Amino acid sequence: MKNIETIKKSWIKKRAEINKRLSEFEEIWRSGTDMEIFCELVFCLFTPQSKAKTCWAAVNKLKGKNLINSCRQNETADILGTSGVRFKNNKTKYLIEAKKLFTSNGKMAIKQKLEGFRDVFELREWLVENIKGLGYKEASHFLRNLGFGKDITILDRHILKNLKAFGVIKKIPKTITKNTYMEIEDKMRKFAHKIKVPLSHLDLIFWYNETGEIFK
DNA sequence: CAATGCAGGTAAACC
DNA sequence: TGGTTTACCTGCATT
Repeated sequence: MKNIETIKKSWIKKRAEINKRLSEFEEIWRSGTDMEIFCELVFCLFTPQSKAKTCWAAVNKLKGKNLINSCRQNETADILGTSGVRFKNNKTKYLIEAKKLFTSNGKMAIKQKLEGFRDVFELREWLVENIKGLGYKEASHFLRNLGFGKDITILDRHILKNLKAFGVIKKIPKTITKNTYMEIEDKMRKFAHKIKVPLSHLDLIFWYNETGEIFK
């Protein structure tokens, strides 16, 4: 089992950078346009099994060709394919469906729809239930990228690997259902509390440990 | 060089 | 009913 002191050390070293990154996330929700916020969602729909940077580049390419708005299926899928985003056909469908969900009177109105929830947990439930292509992990990722990551975690394979290495969980489950997600998230929350590192920071520290940088 | 593993998973089919 | 397997899909590194 790894020593938790190593976490504290990298936290102290990375703390300022993490705070800066977290406030950048908050800024997107605070002053981003509906289209910018929707693009964060599109990014999260793209990332499963694909590189984050590749996906963000693909989002920008679509934006540049006005394909987020116009949603021409074949053209969009082609761009995902040539960009290196996996599962281009499914992900294009997810994008088009999500756009429909958040469009009212012909206008993208995602911010308004997301505002009406009591807390981040209810909002996440709603996202998972209503957005095809978004499970708990990517729903949490989306919320984190809008600055709502204070009480939730993004349980990807890197985080799970770290949780196991630090003895927070015994083993990495094969499949993660809603219940197992909640259980592991709760264990990680308690662990963060125990070592006195904010949950949102712990998430980024684990991610940083694995990849060497903080991207999205 | 061919085979295999792996990339910030999720939906749907399958027992 | 609910956990498990498979389809989605491809480039790139490793063996």
